[in-house]
Amino acid sequence: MSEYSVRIDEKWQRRWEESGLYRFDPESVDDKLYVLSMFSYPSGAKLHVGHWYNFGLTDSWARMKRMQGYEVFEPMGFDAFGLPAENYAIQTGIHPRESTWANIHTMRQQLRAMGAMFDWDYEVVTCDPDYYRWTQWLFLALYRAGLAYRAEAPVNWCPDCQTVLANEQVVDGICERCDHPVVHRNMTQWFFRITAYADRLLEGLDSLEWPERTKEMQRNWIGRSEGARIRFPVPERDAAIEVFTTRADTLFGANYLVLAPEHPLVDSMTSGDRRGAVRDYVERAGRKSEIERTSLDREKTGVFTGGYAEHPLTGERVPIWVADYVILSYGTGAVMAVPGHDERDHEFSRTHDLPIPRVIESPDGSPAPLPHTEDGVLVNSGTFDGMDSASAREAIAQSLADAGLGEPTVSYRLRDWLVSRQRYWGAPIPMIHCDTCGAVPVPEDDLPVLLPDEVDYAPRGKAPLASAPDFVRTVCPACNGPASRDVDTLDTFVDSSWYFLRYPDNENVTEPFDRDWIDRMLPVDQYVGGVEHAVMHLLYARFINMVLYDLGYVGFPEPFRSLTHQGMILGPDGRRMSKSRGNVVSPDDYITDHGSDVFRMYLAFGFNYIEGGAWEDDGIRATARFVDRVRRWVDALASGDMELGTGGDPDADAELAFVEHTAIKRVTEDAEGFRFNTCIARLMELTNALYRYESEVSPDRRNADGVHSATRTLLSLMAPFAPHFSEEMWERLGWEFSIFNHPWPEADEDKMVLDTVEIAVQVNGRLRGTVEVAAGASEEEIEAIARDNPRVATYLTDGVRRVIVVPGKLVNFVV
RNA sequence: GCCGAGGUGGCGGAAUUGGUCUACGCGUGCGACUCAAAAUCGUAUGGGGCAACCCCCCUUGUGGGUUCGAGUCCCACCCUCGGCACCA
Repeated sequence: MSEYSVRIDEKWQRRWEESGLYRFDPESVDDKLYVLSMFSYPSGAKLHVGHWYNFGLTDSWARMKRMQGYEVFEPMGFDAFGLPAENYAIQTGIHPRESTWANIHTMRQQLRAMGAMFDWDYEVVTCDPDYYRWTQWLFLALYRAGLAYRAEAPVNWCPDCQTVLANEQVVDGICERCDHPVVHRNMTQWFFRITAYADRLLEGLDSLEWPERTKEMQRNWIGRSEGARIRFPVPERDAAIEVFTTRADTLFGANYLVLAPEHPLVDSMTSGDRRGAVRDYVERAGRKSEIERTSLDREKTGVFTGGYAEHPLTGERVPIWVADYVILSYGTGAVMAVPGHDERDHEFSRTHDLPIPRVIESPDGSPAPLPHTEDGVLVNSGTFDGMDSASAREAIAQSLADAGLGEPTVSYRLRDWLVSRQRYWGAPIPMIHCDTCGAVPVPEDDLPVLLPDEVDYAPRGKAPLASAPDFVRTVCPACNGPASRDVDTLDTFVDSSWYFLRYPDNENVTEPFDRDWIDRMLPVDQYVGGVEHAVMHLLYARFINMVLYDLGYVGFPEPFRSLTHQGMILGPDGRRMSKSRGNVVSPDDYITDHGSDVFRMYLAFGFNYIEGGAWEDDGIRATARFVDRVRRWVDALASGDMELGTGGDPDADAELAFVEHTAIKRVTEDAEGFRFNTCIARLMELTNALYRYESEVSPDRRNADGVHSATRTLLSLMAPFAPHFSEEMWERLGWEFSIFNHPWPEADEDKMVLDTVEIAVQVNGRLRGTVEVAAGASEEEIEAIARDNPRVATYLTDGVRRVIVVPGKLVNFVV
């Protein structure tokens, strides 16, 4: 009979579609299992290996779950707004809407050819007005809750993309999208108040079944640190400079203050004679790019303002400096400099010849060299001398609080989420600007604010929508006066921060989703996607979900119960695949040659799923060989070429059953934990066992029931990884459609016990032989048999001091 | 610098709570089938020693330790990858 090929793929894809096999049944919602792969951007290129690795193997996981009786919900959609379509439009003149929908169309076809269980009835496309209407609704919900606000702030501007970026999209001062350096600009922009959720986003992590490293990344990103706010009065200006510190215990060593160049008090602290120098410095700092300002190895620059503050505890005069090693957006934008116990302040003081007092000694009383940044014992700190750092932090905070000059506080690295973008291909921000009423939300009934087609989307540093007068011109919903629409569009991460809520109720036209229904369908039971979204998408989505929870729209605070990251498949050269390197592996060629199941199965077999690795052509050939080996077996069985009797060779039968049931147990466990490579290894072992049985047992003694059972098990266990192939083999054996409607096999523990087991015999922990003993043998019996082993016996002539027996495993003689 | 993950054959990768290191596969050697090759099947395969073996020694990044027994636990160090980083 014919070999497995892409024609068989097509045959079964048709059957599945015609029979509606994978259609989600809402009636069975009580058994639902929501399995989600991160949806992708519809690029013009074909599906790449990464898509297959993510979607294909997540689908395999879901298929096993289906066979185990779950009503699997496995939707797919497209994160369709975004820059690539727009950049493509700028180059070619083809409208983003046109190219995007064309790409979606081809990508759907390719995803179908993958043979996954996606239920397209629940598809979601973020650039569809039926979807972004609710993205805009979400914006308004946050606005009403006081969680969306407009503010002027220094923001990250990418000169190449001609738009602002969220902090998360700037990596080491470089635009995450286009690799160009990012600069700072002062702009009025929309923000989501994610910082208000910092603590809850942190605490929520503990309850999640997520990879520890991902949780750790989010913790790092949120960057919580406990400390104190301390105010240094400036009597001459009738003001105070507030600093944030985690080291209140070093307060007596603070002998100057440093303001960030953009700090609002810089001007008023500056004395007349210093004005020119300060202004100069601030201006130069403002022109520096993000990378220049954050590079660690450059010399610490700064300038004295001429102003002085008062030390809150000693009353001493403390000079005020401006330096760009202090960042406006963290803490209070000002620090107390403690050159004796902080490396940065130390360096700054040395550069500018400032005194470096010691206020902390090592716990043993020895004066460790400065800067000494560890905790220790206080000295030169007035009444606090002799206290250890930890108690001093509390005591000093208390006396500051008594004086009204400070209080304990918590600072976060996390900043509010900047959501405006000066680009075209995104959801318009549903706000209207009125000269009399200010910023006014678009009434919900007027949603969606449609993205106009006729727009000059060439980037010119301002929002493309500003070039569409019919779009901009409108009336104020509050006063009916003339007004203009907000011309920015939303960060595409807003689109993807709630799509998983829309899937189960994607056709709802009256609300984004029905609360009761969504509470039954979510949280997502298993989410799978790349680790590159660890902060950004996964943090934003948690935030949005938590906000909706607080506002009563959903009944669960966390959207993704369990999360797995697939690794990355690298080119054959072990480097990241890229067109410029010419090391891109295109799935299509392999699928044409071998069929989609061989491709999927190689991805399962060749790598540790979590780690990924380099592509190897030999690996896919090996997988094709294995699949054909199974095919030959099935064909021999189906055609009657293989003679079978009614039994028995008890040993061979038991051995075959042993392999069969061990395979069931281990494939079930390993697939559950995304250890697909060992699953395939077990399938190969079972296949090897079948062939061995055939070659070792004479035809009249072969047990037909045992062979059929093992074959049936093999195909069932293989089905999640090779769905088309397994259906085909199942059919050839005359078994009922569909293999996926048959239950997942269950391991019989009784069959996983052999009559005899091999025991390792060690002498002083070194392996000196193995012996066969009956499975239930007692410790004494095992020891006796081990002693009888001639090779072992030669080591025992000097007498045995101790014997350790681990039943079923080993014997160790200590001599 | 801080935090996290990891270092196992020629290669991809396996190893329950400490219990026969290297499953499964690739590659390679030998053999079968064939006129021959491919495909397929069988068989061997961690490294070294020995004329040879059912023999001995060594081996999970390095060095110590705990234990009858360590890839696994402890200490110190080296290297790789990822995250954070002038964050006060």
